[in-house]
Amino acid sequence: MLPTPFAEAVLDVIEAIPPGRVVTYGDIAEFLGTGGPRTVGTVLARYGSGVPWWRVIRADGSLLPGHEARALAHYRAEGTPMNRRGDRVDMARARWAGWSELPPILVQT
DNA sequence: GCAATGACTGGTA
DNA sequence: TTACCAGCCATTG
Repeated sequence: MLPTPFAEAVLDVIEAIPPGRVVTYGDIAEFLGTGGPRTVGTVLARYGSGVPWWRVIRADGSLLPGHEARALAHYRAEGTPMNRRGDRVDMARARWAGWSELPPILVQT
């Protein structure tokens, strides 16, 4: 089962995400210039097994439904910034947009 | 070719 | 803070 061109593009972007950083479904769709968040999510559901899927989360920082514990373990190992409760990613600091440019994300505690 | 589906998003209550 | 609603689009049946 070969991935569709769109799926292949999505997977390529995800594999480029550096450790300790995350992106949203919407960001990927915006970068590809086609499809939408729902479409990206569908691709991840079918082909995400081979990529760091835990670095792709929802716009509000929520972890993947049904895989929260597993994603949390990766975040802890990569040093991904989390909120105080530890159930969501700190989007203000962890969000990555390296494909466009590297915005000065000031890491302030 | 048409209709349904989904690891979403932003706005409103 | 959480809950619900309508729009979104490639993929699948």
